[in-house]
Amino acid sequence: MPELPEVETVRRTLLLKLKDKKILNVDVLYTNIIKTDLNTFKRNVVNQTIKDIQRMGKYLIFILDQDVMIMHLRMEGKFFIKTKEAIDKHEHIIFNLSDHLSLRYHDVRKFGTLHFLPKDQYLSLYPLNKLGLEPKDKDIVEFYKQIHHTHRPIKAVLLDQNIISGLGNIYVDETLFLAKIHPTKIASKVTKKQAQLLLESATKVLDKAVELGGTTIRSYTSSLGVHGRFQNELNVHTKQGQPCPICGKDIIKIKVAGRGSYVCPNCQK
DNA sequence: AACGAAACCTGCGCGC
DNA sequence: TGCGCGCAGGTTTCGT
Repeated sequence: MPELPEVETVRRTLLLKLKDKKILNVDVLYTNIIKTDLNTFKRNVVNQTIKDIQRMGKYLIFILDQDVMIMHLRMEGKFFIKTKEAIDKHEHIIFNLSDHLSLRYHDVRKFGTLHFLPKDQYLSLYPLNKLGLEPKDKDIVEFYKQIHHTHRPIKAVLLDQNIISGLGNIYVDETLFLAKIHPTKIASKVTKKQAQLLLESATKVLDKAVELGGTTIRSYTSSLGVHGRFQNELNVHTKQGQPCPICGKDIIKIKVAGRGSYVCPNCQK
């Protein structure tokens, strides 16, 4: 499901419904999602209140009284807020909250992660301590310095969350299309001017997607807060065989950095 | 040091 | 209908 715009949409929706709710108890039905000591987590999360929900890159950060709960949704993680409905087979963590609310973490592929860390230290601990800045905050001089000596394809670099955070497979393809750069272009060949254009394009794409509530493709189950409309704005992603909106030549699909990648071979060099 | 491939999981659509 | 394969909005770990 989630790249930055989808996670931001989830954050906003959850915050509206969960602010100041207290966690009365928690049931962990699939323990591998919890990356902190399980008993520590279960013992300490109870009786804390959700003060705020923040986001860094693709991470959701639940700010509690003493601790924070950092969640990554990976490919298919979703949240649902229910009351006392039966537990679905893909619901792995159940938070029973005040006001009879039941917050369900739902994840078909079980790739998601939860880190439970002290509030005064989490920024300097894994997994947030090495996270890159988002494109809108990234300094062009530092960005160029980081990429101009590397031999990886530019797409792999843009997907590297330690360099810049927030982009995933959809928005990288759209960013590269806007910047007219081919995903296989070796990062060291990207000029300083093109690097600047990449940051600007990424910012533009992400901002627009946040405004439209993210992108919904092949995700038919309505997940809380994610009924995005950015799929109507996609220029290349999922568009193989269709005409490029700029030049009219067919969009092709290739594999780059192990990911399905959509490109206009005429516009992107 | 720096890559790409495999691994982590499950479900879906496709071709036979 | 059933089976095997490839693919999926992500990241870490394992080889070379």
